[in-house]
Amino acid sequence: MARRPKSPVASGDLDARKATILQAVVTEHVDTAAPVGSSAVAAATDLDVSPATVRAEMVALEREGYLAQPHTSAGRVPTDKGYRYFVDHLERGAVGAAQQTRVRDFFAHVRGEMEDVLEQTSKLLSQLTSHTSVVVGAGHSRATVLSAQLVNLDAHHHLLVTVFSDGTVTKHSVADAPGASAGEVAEASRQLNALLIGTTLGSRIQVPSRADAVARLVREATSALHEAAPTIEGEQVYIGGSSRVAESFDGVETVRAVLSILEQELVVVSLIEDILDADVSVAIGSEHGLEPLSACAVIVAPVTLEGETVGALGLLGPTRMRYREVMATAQAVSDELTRHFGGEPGA
Amino acid sequence: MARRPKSPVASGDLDARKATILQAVVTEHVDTAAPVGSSAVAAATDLDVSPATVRAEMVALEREGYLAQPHTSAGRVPTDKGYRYFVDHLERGAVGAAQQTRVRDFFAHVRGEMEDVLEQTSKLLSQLTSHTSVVVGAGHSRATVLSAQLVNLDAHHHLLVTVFSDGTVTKHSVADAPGASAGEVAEASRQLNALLIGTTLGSRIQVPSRADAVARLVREATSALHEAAPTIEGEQVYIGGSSRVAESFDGVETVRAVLSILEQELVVVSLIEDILDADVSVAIGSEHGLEPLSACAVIVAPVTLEGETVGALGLLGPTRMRYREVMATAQAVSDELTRHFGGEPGA
DNA sequence: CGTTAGCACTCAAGTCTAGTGAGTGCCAGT
DNA sequence: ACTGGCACTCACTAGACTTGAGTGCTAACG
Repeated sequence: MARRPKSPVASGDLDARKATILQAVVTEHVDTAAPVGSSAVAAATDLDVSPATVRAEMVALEREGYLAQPHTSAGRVPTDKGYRYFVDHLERGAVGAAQQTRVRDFFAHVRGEMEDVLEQTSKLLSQLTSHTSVVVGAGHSRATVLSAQLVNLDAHHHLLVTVFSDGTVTKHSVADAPGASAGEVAEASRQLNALLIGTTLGSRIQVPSRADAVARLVREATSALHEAAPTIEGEQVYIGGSSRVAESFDGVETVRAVLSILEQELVVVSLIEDILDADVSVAIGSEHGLEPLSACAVIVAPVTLEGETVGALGLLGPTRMRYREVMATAQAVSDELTRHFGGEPGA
Repeated sequence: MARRPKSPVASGDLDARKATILQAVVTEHVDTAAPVGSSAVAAATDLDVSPATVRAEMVALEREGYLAQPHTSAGRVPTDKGYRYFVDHLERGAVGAAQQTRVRDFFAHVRGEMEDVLEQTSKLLSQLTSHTSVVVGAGHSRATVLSAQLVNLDAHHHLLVTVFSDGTVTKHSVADAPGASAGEVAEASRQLNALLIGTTLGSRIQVPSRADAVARLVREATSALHEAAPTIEGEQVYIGGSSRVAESFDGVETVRAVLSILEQELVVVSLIEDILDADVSVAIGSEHGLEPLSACAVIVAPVTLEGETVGALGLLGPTRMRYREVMATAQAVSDELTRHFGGEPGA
């Protein structure tokens, strides 16, 4: 369960009635997108109190920062803090039966490599929730080389194909101006394989310093591999349903800003990881430091493989979001994804 | 140069004055985003005629379908047909010096595999033009296998790594429940390599029907490869600057529709290819059949390698677009990209 | 004492009314 | 063929007014 990262004022719990009222405001506002007034709250709850009483409570809730008023004569709207309280005191609901079967179906039929599965999953998530989804696959910084092979493309070009222990495969072009013979390429391939097996991208390799064609190829290939290391080590990101952003926010400028953030993979990855690190499953409004996303809430869930976090999935929508449903969906997909990889890793 | 695909009414050329006026309307409207009136046109051109005369001509242009009036007492706006005429009679301008050096700089410094280059290029394009860009890399249906290798991941999982003549590399998981010995895997790898080299994804392979572990692995691996063939053969798509969509259109619904199209890679690919096939470099409004994109113009340019089209780049913006500049940029990048791959293929 | 009914107050949003001005179409005169 | 003149159209804006949802306050009530 998510923890709230410190709260300046009267952090503790609200009394039961205030809590009920806050909850009603959130629920109602999520439904209607409009400020909600005291009488609506009175009608929606089973408190059996008059709007006037509700009003008094709402004044208190506003004073404490859970609610805000767009203008004097309007109803009230939850603040980020209000949503935070709502989310923290949300009893985890189960996902609907229809969704449940849809998720199971998906994972029963999905085929292909992990990359494909993650991409498909991000599409599934955005379809299920009507929000933009982000799926992050972990980086391979700790993966070791299982196999390295130099393949001849044409007279002057070769390809170093490297397979890592986590199932990733990379390729790197190696240009070879003088042009080595087929035998020399084969020999270089053998040496590379011997040299690289068991190493990680970070480790420094002792390359031959001889001047012959084979040694030259080996040097070229290893340097190509290590030059590209930062890129390879990085996480993969799959974003699904970016068009949902346009539905979620009315201001064109907000839409642009959010889309612009989504284009920056590095930012997205660190956003998701920050939230994950904080052991929080939801970041609301300005809780994550990204100013352009201050109108957004991000829900994350980890994907684990053999107890280790190998990725994460995230859902990005407006703060005015159906937290219960979306969190349940995120949880369900995360569970199934974990099971999917745990049950038949690499398949 | 682009050809106009049939035009119902008086297709031929407009007389010089009408053409000048149409051009002025387009230019002005692209600048101001507002309907342009007769006096603005009179001022903008060097025709030295009164607004009244311009008005008469504009009535004619409207009758012939080149201009439209949002409402009676407003100026005029170009129709798709108007833009089409404008584009068809545009003398190809050169790209500005600043852009030119920026493009050259980019290609001088860009590193990595073709996939990376294409992705970077799509970002470059969207930065240069402030529009959304699409870069399509050709499929590999005709590529032949250069090398196939079975790598052991763990006791029950192997990876078939295949290198194709066009430099693509694919991987496919092979599950192996009984678990073959290291020697058997190595033997299967040898057989696969012999079996697959020189074949294309389409070709049918004669697989061994024996029941031993090696034959079983070979069968599993080849079927995994061929099962995934349709996906592999497909084109890669790289989209850059999708946030620009939010700037280009004011209607939220339009933005959503366009983004939604961009999410469907297959649709995007066939859109670009249709335009390319028609030997047209620009599709305006409803010229391409995609209804949700009727407010868009798409500019395409081919990327060739040794005389063969290996990809394409596209720019997507509102019909109210700076055609001259954007087309010049597309041309420049296309040229440089072609040169880049031609000069040092695969690098 | 908490709760409530009553009431005056506020203010966004909708409706109506001109008034303004950019732009048009037409026509008669050059 | 062009142009100046002119009546006309109509989106847009501003101001005045109304409406109504919702408030905060207070006095009365159980």
